[in-house]
Amino acid sequence: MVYEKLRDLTEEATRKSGFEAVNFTVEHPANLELGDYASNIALVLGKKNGQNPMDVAEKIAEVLRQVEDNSLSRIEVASPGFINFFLSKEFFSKSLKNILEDKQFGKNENLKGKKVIVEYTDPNPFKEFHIGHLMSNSIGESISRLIEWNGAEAKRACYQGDVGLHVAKAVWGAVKNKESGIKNQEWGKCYTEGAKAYKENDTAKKEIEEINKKIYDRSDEEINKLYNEGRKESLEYFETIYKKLDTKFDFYFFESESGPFGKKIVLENKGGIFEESEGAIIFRGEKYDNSLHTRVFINSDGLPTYEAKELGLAKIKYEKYPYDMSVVITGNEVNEYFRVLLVAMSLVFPELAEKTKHISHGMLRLPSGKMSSRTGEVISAESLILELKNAVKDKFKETRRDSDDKLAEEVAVGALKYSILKQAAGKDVVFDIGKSISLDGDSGPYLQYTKARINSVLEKCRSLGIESSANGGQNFEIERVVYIFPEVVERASTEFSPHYILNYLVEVASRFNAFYAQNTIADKNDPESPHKAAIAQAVGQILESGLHLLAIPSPHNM
RNA sequence: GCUCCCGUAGUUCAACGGAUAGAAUAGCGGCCUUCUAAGCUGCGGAUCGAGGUUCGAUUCCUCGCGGGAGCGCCA
Repeated sequence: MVYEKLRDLTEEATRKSGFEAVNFTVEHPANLELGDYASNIALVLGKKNGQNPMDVAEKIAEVLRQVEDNSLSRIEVASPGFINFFLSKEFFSKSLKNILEDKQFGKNENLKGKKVIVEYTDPNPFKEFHIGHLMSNSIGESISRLIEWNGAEAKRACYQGDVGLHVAKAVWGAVKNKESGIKNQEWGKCYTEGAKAYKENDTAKKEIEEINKKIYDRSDEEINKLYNEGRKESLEYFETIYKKLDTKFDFYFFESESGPFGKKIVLENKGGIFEESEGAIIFRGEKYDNSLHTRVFINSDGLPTYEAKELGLAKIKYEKYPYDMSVVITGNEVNEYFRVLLVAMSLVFPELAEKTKHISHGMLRLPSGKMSSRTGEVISAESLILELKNAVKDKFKETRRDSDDKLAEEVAVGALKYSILKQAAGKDVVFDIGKSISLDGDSGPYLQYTKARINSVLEKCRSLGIESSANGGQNFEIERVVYIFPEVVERASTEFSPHYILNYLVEVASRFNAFYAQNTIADKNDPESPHKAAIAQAVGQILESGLHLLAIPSPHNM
């Protein structure tokens, strides 16, 4: 990439000017008027040697100006000591050509040969697939795709709690319903009833704990039957949502599997890493780090907790797929458990702990009042998507466009994912349906719309017989942004941050829309028309690739 | 009380120790006989407070204040 070349040139010029080697950066200035790239090397050197950075910059820039390279048009020095590089028309033409020739422009091979497993979504059978799972899914799917675009093989994994107290609560609710003659009760509702009873009623609490044990040892025929039905039903339902979200998992892991295995591992390490206390088996996090807590790994009933299961899971994953990196995406409410877990894991399976990367996300909140839906109950992913879809349909009617169900859903999913991915993961997302589909500004539909517009203009070019050509007589501002895409892909992947892609796409789209407003692209009498068509094509390609990396649908027209 | 995360325009978000802190929304204008006006374009408004490190701090450190999550048998 260009910036690598600029780094090398700067380094060499610095040496030739008689300065020592230091750490420095070559980055895009915040404002493109200042240059396409800027280096802070003179600031670093000036500080180190007590010299005026402007003088240092001038000296280095003087040497750089001697370099014959047709990528560069000019080099400037600016206060307080930046060296600014301006790229040439030749460079922009060449990169435009590159983009048109490479349908996967932006992809790199930094992680070539690496195996990465990404775990996300993790809904629990018997419980609702709620909007929190949407967050995990959107982020996880995008991170998986980013990793693939960095050359690695990414396997998607979904880990599901098919045993545990929450299941017992749901099964308890189902048993009660059956006893009172209610049929076909939804599992989500059974769970809600069970959870309520568990909190409020001591008898129910004991019954649920009893059921929990029975689920683990599968000792009760009646319970087994209910359990099997519920599990199957939930899992099939989840698949219908994955389809809408364009996710396909390679592996499914279950707590019924990681539980016993995790328990075994903990017991094997009892006495050393884990110790017995009050009938449970615990890990004393404080022993290793003051900010950690003691965590229970096996409870006093002999059942493995989240932590033990997770420990077992790391190993199970590795046996199934010997990974170089394991990315685990969860809500940030488990952050501290995960920290403790990683310390415990570093003692039991040091090589796995080292390969594990935990990414957490905040909650998806709805602005109060608007759609906070029946008193505090969780909102299901399905109902949110449906609501969005209806809002999109209304919007289509308003603007008198044709729409079908599929298109409305693509726009709805795009709006939703955009809202989730637009900010750095970790913080809560405030999701406003109206804003997300308003399209007055940055939104999923804005990107989709821009892409659809490009599709349309390119069709017009084709019908007029205008062929894209990267050779043009002039330069357009938009060209100073399109070549950057690979850098963004690289950064987003190494930092596990899809929002870099999203922010970049908005910038490209907005610049393109300005370009589109100022220029007629398809014009037989304009000698620049092929060049403009090439720009539209390149931007279209970047939007297409970028939307793919975000797993946002890209409708052909809208 | 302890631990972790967070505090940026009215609101929702950006800013990899650097240049004039960017967008979008919301408000008021302008632009469709011409490729999709769900677009473009013009005009205000912000770094929670106090110190410190640095040539340079929204960013790093300390202390306040405010918000969120968690604090031994749920996940």
